Amino acid sequence: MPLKNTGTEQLIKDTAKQLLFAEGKLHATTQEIADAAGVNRTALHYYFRSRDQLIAAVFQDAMQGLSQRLDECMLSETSFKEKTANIIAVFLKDMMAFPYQETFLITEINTFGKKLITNIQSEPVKSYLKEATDEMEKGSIDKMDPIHFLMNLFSLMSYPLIMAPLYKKLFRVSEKEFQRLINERERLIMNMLFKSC
Amino acid sequence: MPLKNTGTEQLIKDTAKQLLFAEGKLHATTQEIADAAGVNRTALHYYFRSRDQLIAAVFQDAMQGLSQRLDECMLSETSFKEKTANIIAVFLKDMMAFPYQETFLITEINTFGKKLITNIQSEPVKSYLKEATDEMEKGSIDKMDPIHFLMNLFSLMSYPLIMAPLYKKLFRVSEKEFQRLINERERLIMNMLFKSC
DNA sequence: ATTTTGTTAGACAAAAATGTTAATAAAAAT
DNA sequence: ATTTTTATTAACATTTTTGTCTAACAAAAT
Repeated sequence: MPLKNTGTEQLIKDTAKQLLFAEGKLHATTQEIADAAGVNRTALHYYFRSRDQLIAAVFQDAMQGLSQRLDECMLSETSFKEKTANIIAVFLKDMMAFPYQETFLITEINTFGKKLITNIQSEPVKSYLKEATDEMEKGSIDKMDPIHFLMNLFSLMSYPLIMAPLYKKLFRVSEKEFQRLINERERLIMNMLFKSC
Repeated sequence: MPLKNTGTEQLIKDTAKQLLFAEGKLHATTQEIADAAGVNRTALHYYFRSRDQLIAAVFQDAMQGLSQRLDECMLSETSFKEKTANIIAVFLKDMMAFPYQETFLITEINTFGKKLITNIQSEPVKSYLKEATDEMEKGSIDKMDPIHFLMNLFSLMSYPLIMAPLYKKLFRVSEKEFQRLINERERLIMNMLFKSC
């Protein structure tokens, strides 16, 4: 079974990911993707048959990678607080590289998201939520529906990065300055979540 | 100055707003919008010339309405804490009706957003931020860059609603149950922001 | 060497979406 | 009342985007 593997398939996926999730060109046409990758548009059909299937492949890859890294955090043998800190670090890093990834998920949930719904209510998340509840009992974090805790965590992490393209222009802060603000958030979020009264 | 004003123009805008920002059909074609409004597709060109201009009009209307209501909150003669509570109430209500509005702003920032950037760094926001700084001096809220305070506020409000379409499916919560969670957040967010240690 | 398999490219076809023009109907103005 | 303006529609044209088909090419296998 020969496989020449010229790397074109992966190149196309990487380029699409860059265009869609990093640069936010969510309506990128097959032509634009092909051009950016420096390949003929037909190659794209050869490997993925259709635009939709290419996009689906790109998205699936991205999600799988991220959720795997997050699962690792959640299952690691550390304290709840450390786990949370790790989750924040992993997630922020990913979001900084691909700020439009989540936005894409939301806008395309009707087209692509449906298939992805199954594999997200996973064991690691459940176990992490369980631990959160335990911590609430112990009093190290405020008592609330653990779903709120998760929502708060993801809100504080995601939203500023989702809005990054906008905020940079809005607040007239430079790329560097914005970077500094985001870096501060890692500590700030921990403070907000674990601040006990 | 004649103006028959059959209400068609407004009908088209309202319908487009519903489709785009409430139902999340961000790629709605002119045909789909026309059908949903029950008018001929040409009417849409008659009133707005092009699809882009229709969308721009819809978006501008929506943003202007919301930012006006928020400005009122920020300039009202009440305590900082009350102001914040009002902002949350106004914003949550709007977001619940049109959860895809912000998502649209982000994805289309390159196409439409550029014009809107000017009028957002407004006086009311500056004055609100100033008050936040004062509160930090007084010690009623934690000390931080006031931009962080604003980011936290909007994160905790927006994100769960942006993600609502996804979360409902993800956590397998009913519409009603999700509604309850969101209603709880109004109080919860205030607690997080104004919790002093 | 030639057959086979995998890969790339060009030309063409089809579909989907937008935009234009001209004709018709309805209302307001004179 | 008839003329003019505004609103709406139907038919047509254009553009954009996707998808297919076939041929050319390269590398490995026989």
